[in-house]
Parts: sequence; C-alpha cells; structure tokens
Amino acid sequence: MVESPLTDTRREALSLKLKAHGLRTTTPRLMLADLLFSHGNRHVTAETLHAEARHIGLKVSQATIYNTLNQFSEAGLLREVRVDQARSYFDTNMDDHHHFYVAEEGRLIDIPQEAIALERLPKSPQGFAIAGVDVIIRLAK
Amino acid sequence: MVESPLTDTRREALSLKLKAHGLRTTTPRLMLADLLFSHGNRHVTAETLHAEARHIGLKVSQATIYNTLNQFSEAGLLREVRVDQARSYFDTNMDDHHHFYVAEEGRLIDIPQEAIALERLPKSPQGFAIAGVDVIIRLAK
DNA sequence: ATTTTAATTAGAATTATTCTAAAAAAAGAT
DNA sequence: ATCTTTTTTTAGAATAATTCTAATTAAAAT
Repeated sequence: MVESPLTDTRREALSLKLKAHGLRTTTPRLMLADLLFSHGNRHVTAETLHAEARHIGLKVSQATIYNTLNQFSEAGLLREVRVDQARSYFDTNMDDHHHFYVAEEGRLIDIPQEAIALERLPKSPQGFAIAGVDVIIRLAK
Repeated sequence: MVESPLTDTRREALSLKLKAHGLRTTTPRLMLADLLFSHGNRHVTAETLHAEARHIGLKVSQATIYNTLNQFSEAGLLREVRVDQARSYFDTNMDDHHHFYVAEEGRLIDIPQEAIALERLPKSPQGFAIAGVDVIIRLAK
C-alpha cells in the first residue's frame, strides 16, 4: 500500500479506464480506483478498502464502497472471490488464475493459471455450460 | 428427501456414528443426523435443514441447527462448502471431491475426485502445507 | 440418586451486505 | 455559463446469515 500522491497523469489514466468501462469519473470512484489499481495486484474486502480510504482522508460512506466494488466487478475491473466465512474478496488481477487461501490470516495469494494443469474436466450437466473454473488451495501451517 | 420412519436399527446405527465421532446422542442430533445421513448424499443449508426438521415435526431452534451443522463438520461428518453469496452449504459426502455450482439455482452438484485430473500443483509458500484443494466449476445456462 | 458435564434454547448481538429516499455532482442541452 | 436530466453518493434503516449469552434441560459418570 504505497501512498504516493495522485498525479494528473495517473488521474487521467484512471479516468480513461473508468470511461472505457462505462463508468463516470467521480471523485470517490477515482480515489478508490487509485487505491485499487495503482499499486500492483491486490485483494481487498469492503472493510479494508474503506479503512484505506479513510486513511488517505477520503470520506466515503460504506454504501459507496460496496457500490463501487460491485460496479467495478460488473464492469470487469475487479474479480470477486469468495472463500472466507461470508466475506467477499475483490481481486484486481483479472487474468484467469487461481488462489491459495490462508484461512488463519484471511489472506489470498494468486496462483497463475499455468501453475495448475486441469487435465480432465467432467461434462457439464445437460443444458449448462462452464462459466468458470476456480481452484482454491487451502493452506495451513 | 424420503420420509421413512426412524427405525430402532437406524437409530442405533446413527447413535454409534455419533459416538464414534465423539458426540453424545441426543434427540435433536439423532433426528438431524437421520435427515442428513439416511437418504444418500445431500447438500443442505442451515435454512433448508431447519425447514425439514419442522416438516417432520422436530422442534429445534435455529441455534441448534447451526450448532449441530458446525459440530458435525468439526467432527468430520459433514463438509462445509462455501460458494454462494454468504451462505454455507454442508455436504454429507465426505470423500475428497469437487463441485459444480449452479449459481442461478443455488445448487451444488458433486464431482467425483477422479473426474478432475489436477496434474501440476504449485509449491505452497514457505511454512505452509496444503490443507485441501477445492475445484468449483461454475455453471450457467 | 446425585453430581458433573454437555446440549439446547430463546432471544439478543454481531457482521456483512443491500436498500431507500434525499441531496449532490456530472453530463448533456440550450 | 445556465438549466435539465441522469447518475452518484450519502446516512441511516433494513435484511440476512450467523454467533453469542445466560439459563434450562438432558445425558453421562459417579
């Protein structure tokens, strides 16, 4: 979580990114996008992102955090990952990939798609197509 | 969900099963175990199991349903599967296996372990061991 | 039987998330 | 620039799943 100032260049780039995905550029969205997309790939929850927002002095409501995360997901800017007890993680890495999950720490670690070879997949039941394959490797000490 | 009466033989078998896993035999547990384990492999949620309990005239509190599902899971009688938005499924199939998940219907379908060949697995990070590998194949129409 | 230990309960509390309706901000039209 | 329309944002209430609490009840051990 680097805390570098939001330069005009970056602001411009993020604004374009939002626009490209059909989202208006607003201050909250721009600042949240900066937290999410300007520091390498990350996994956040609504709560952690809200804490970061407050930390940089951005006053956004909880509802906006949730709205934004959901909008970004729908727009294809984030990928929602559910592993933990009833808490959603949002992954900025949009490549097809898998996850390690460290339950004790509530931490996700990306696994590049090539690192796992799914040789055989079963036939889907009649009338259904495969929408995605998620591999979650649970880790323990 | 067959509704056959709980015979003495079955009662005895279930009681032994509970004992074998370090759980006392009590009426609620016995009846819930019967719902869970006497009708082939199943996937239930707290809510669906509670509904079934009421349906057979068993008056148990919501807390007992949750306690029982969690105890059974910890004891190795059930396996908890999380796929849905913030709702836990409990699977009576304790074999290592994977799942299809039909989001639209909130339905899980078991995939036998052999049906998926996980050829290469990545090395776990330092100090961690693999506790389990879950493959979830999301299905859509 | 009595005592000890564990299970069950109702209901409150907690947590994550969504909804609502109003206010504020952005985009589009003039 | 100003006005209008459309979207966002907001605070706070509402909902839903789950856990906790403290008291009661039932099972096991003595």
